[in-house]
Amino acid sequence: MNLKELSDLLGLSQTTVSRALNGYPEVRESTRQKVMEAARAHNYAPNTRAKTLATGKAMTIGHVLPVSKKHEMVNPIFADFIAGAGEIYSDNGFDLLLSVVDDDSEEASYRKLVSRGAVDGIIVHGPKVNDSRIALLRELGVPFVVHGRSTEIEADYSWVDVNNTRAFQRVTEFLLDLGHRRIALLNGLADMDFATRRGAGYLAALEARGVEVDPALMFHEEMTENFGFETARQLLAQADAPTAFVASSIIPAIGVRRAISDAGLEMGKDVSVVIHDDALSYFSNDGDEPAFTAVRSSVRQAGRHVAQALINKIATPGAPVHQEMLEAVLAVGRSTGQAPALRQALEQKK
Amino acid sequence: MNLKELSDLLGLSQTTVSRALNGYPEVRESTRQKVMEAARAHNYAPNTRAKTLATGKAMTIGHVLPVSKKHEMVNPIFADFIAGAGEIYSDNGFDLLLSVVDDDSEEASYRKLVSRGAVDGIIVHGPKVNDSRIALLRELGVPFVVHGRSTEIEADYSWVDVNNTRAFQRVTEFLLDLGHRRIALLNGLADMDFATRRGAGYLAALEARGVEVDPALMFHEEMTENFGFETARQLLAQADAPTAFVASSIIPAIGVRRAISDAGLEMGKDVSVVIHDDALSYFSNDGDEPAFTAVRSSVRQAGRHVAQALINKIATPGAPVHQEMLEAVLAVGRSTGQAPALRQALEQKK
DNA sequence: TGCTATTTTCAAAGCGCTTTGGTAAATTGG
DNA sequence: CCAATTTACCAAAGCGCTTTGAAAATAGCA
Repeated sequence: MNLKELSDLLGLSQTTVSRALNGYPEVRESTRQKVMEAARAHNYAPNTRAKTLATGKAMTIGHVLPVSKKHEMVNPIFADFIAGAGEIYSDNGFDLLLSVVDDDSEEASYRKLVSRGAVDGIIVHGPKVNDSRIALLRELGVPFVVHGRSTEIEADYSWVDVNNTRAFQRVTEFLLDLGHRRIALLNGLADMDFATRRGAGYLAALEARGVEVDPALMFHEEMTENFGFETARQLLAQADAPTAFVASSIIPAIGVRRAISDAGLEMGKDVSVVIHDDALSYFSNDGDEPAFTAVRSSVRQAGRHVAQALINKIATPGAPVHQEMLEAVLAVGRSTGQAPALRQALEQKK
Repeated sequence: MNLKELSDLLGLSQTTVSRALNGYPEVRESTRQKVMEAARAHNYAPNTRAKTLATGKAMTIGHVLPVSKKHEMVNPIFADFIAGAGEIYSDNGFDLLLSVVDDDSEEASYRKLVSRGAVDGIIVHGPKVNDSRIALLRELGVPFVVHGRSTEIEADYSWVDVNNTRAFQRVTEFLLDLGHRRIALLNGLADMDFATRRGAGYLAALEARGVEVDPALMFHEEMTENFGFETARQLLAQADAPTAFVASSIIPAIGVRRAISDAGLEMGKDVSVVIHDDALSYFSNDGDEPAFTAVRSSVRQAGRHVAQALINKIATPGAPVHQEMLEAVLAVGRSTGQAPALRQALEQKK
């Protein structure tokens, strides 16, 4: 069923039917009713491609999911983020175009998305420290919002980010307060912007307390369970093993927990672990007593915010950039406790 | 830059330029070269919406991601599946339209996707035992492929599924061979088709060996880490605790592992665990000695197969249905061992 | 060279919608 | 009651592309 058929059926012109359906005022209320009813009865919905051609708006947001064919990693936070963003799109009549590209052709992919007129706006995932995509999208003149930031990029652009530096400074301070001095950091890949900021927060906390930084305790890797496991396993076997771990995601932390119990130790007593918790739905870490002490910031919520910001930007092109900082909440769970040395000292004192 | 501008620039008609770009034979090779070059130089790409309107093909595949606003669950296998499917789409010039919908308006969402002409085909995720979407899509006359099957649906339709029954029968037999008799099953939600089949495999193995089935050992839940943890924690505290667990995904199995070590037990010795491993990228469970004994079937690979099947279906509408069964590979890891009783008996004998 | 066959190019129609620039009918006001 | 508005509707153009049917240019052959 298309417009012509529907309007023939009603004995009206296409103009009138179109206006009735799109809520224009120059149509009698009684005819609008008739039109609406007929549309519903015949399951009519305007052809998206024709509509967007006519209006010049794609009503579509592009997401590019870079996937390396080599290590085949696809970030698990992506699904939750998309779920959040998708809610907003649905509410606003936007479609979500997902482009899965080999990670070395990502730039070409953005270019094509825009020149094809396939999208009205783009969301940038996982910005690097110095991310070339920002300049690219700016050059292409397409509205975009970054989930995260890119440290070395001076230009004003829209972003929604969590305060990674502050979050990691807080959890590190939390561990220091518990008497921990040797604290390992299991961070994301070194070129990722969020990882840099988290590393900076960690360092800031140590330096503020005058605790010596041991580069041998800082790791940058893809945040897999196995990374957490292997790293912790090796560290715990050393004579000067760390007494605490800071993990950039719950996934490596699960690996750390495995290494701890494999070593015959107890998490929260012998070894403490704090994490950044993206609140992934299948790994809920909340409630009265979360398994992990964490700075929590829902990635799904971030998805909602980013999507809304982009839609606003598309609606009012002249508006100033949207820059929004989300604060992570520190929630204490069962994975942390006093450093063994401190505990011993206190017990002796009794 | 659009077709008209490009052809004016070249002093050619739109027809010729269009044909040159689309590889039609009725254009001189030298002009084709010129056209191609100009297109590249000016970063021209045909407007998707205009092109698809003219051709009548959307060149887009629809995925519907149902997300309950209540429990906010978004299946982590989705990202890996999409990554696999997306590769195929990219290679074939298809776009991927992702529709995030509240789970009670899923049917309306499919309807609209089709009547809007937004997609050429649809992929069905997570089929239920008796899934109404199959009849719906059939009625709508849109090509579709199901990832999984729907037991109670008689009609012929295209699907790609893993042999869940066989996989779970095998792992259960594997545990039985090791002497386990009380084996807990941590399955997905009861209305999910895959969960039913896995349950059937588990039961078939027990019955074939004449082992009594204890309904108190069978669980149907959303497959979260916490489900695995809580269930195992409670079971292990009982007098007649199971000596082995079969988990429908690595995620609850991680919870089971946590409960085991919290109980002061050792996985692979005191308690055995086998899983269905979807080979999620951030939870690699392979190598010489995987953490978990598993029946493995890459969901990303499944995504590729489903996508390819759908594209073929779209290309040749008359073709017979595509029904493809993927076999899961049993790989023995460190999470399984002889049942304690059997081990004791053997040791005594020495 | 002249005529047909073939290759190469083009103008125009059409995909299904929105929107502009009307006109006829209904309503208002003096 | 008739001119001036306002209301309710419509025909046609246009969005950027593909594709049909025809024309122009070139090649082939006697």
